[in-house]
Amino acid sequence: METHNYTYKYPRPAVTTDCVVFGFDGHDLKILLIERGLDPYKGCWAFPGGFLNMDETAEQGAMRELKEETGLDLHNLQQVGAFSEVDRDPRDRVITIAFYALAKKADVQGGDDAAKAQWFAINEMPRLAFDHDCIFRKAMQKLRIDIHFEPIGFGLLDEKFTMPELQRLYEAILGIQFDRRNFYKKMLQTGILDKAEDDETELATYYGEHKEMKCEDTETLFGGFASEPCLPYSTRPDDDSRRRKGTHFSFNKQRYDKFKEDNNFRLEF
Amino acid sequence: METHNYTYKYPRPAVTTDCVVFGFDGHDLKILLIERGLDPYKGCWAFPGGFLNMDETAEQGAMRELKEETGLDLHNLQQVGAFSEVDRDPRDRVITIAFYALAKKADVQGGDDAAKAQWFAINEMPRLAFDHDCIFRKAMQKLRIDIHFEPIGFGLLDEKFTMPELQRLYEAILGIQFDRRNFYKKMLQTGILDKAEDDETELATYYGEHKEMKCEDTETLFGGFASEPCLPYSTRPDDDSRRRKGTHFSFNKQRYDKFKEDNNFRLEF
DNA sequence: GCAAAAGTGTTTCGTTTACACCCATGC
DNA sequence: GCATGGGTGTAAACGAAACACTTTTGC
Repeated sequence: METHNYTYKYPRPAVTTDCVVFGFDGHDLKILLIERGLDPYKGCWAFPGGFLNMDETAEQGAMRELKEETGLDLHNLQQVGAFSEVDRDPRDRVITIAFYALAKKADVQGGDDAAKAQWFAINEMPRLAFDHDCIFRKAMQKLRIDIHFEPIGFGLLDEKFTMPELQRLYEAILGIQFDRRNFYKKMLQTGILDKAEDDETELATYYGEHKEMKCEDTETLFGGFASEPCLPYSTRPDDDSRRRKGTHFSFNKQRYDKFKEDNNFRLEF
Repeated sequence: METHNYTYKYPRPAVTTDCVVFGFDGHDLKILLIERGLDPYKGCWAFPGGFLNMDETAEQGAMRELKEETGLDLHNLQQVGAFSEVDRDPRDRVITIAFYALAKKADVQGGDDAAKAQWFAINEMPRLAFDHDCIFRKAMQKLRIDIHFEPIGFGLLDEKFTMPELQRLYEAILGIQFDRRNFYKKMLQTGILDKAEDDETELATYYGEHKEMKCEDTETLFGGFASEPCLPYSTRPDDDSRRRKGTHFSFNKQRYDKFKEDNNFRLEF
């Protein structure tokens, strides 16, 4: 490693990025944390992140660090904000720019350092390093606001999902309960969801041209997802990543954009 | 000036702050800009801001620079976000953390450098330096979202204001028109506004115990505000900073907090 | 077969929207 | 006195909330 020194007329803070990765296991909203092997805060958990390079934007830096530390290749990071408390890092003056990202279940793959990365339900979080609890609260807050304006829910689900899954996700994010029937109506009447007919999924070809088999084979069908990895979600080992009954839907980006335009970019779920 | 050098093992970006100050003259939403005297972007206009000191948070830095450059002593800055495009400053790698602030009319005072500061209506803005147009758009966007959740309108008005004033402000910020009667109802039924009865204002004492003089002397009454400075707002010289007829209201923070709590921190105007 | 969850439609209620009149002010 | 703008009430329309029943799934 080079040992060049860089000299400036005035002191400069170090600049890092951090990334709050949200995931959803069908029941709880989760975040991805990395256990710190070194002091300070050794043994505490922290968001993936690191120092910003001079040739990348903060967003690019956050993406790079995320990839390096967890193997996740996520785009569409949303900026949470800059955190600049003078003593937030005991070693040095460090300013961090935090983002959040949405991981689909299928996106989770073991990266090089992934052994140290682990998902935690947001109400079962361990002690966090630095001011990461503060970053988390801000990220959560922003997620809750953004979900009213952006199709965030769909970023956290697989390509095809059921309405109850979507509802549970909204409830987990917003911390409130919806009436099942009203939620259906509201979602469907936006027109941004496509009913996943058999003929639409390439998976259906595994099973030929069955009509009216809607719910009978969903379990098998979903089990057929070759791309679905074994998730390192900590709790609830295996029960509901398999059990997925009911009608499947998918998110229609085109219709969504139109809907958004019609509503003056205000999506209020 | 010191010529000490500061040396680091890895290169570090410079970190600045910028502050988008919003103001309202009764008709238009305005922002405060400073003309750049030096290259780059000499002659362009920019938001007040500057380099961050090592012993201050970004918010403190933005407040300090704002005070230094415009004389404005504003608190409650809201972070807009960090801007980190690699080439946003042609001289050096500079990351800026942007905020917005709300100036009451009465807050505007000529500071040392204030001669160079000028208010512009947001649809009559000059060419901006750096990526400040980008910062402006983000700030505007955030203001539009925040006004649904925070009592922003009242931060931009004087202590006492009329309903039409408040409505014009909301319309200027959101860029839409409201029905006057519906706006009244909606605002009043939140309960966060106090009707400014004569006996509530110390100014009323100037006029003794007149009852039922509601609208007759408001002009004089308002003219009696010793603290109202001569505003450097560029357009519309003098007509409506004086003409303020109609019932006056004031913002009741206590009731607002209660209202907010009752509505789960969701204010939807 | 039975319990639990998924899927659908209707009624009620409250909020938002649209709209009309009177009063006060200022020329 | 006439034009402009401020202050209030009411009816229609829309969207949200409450709610019950049937079907499907999994043991």
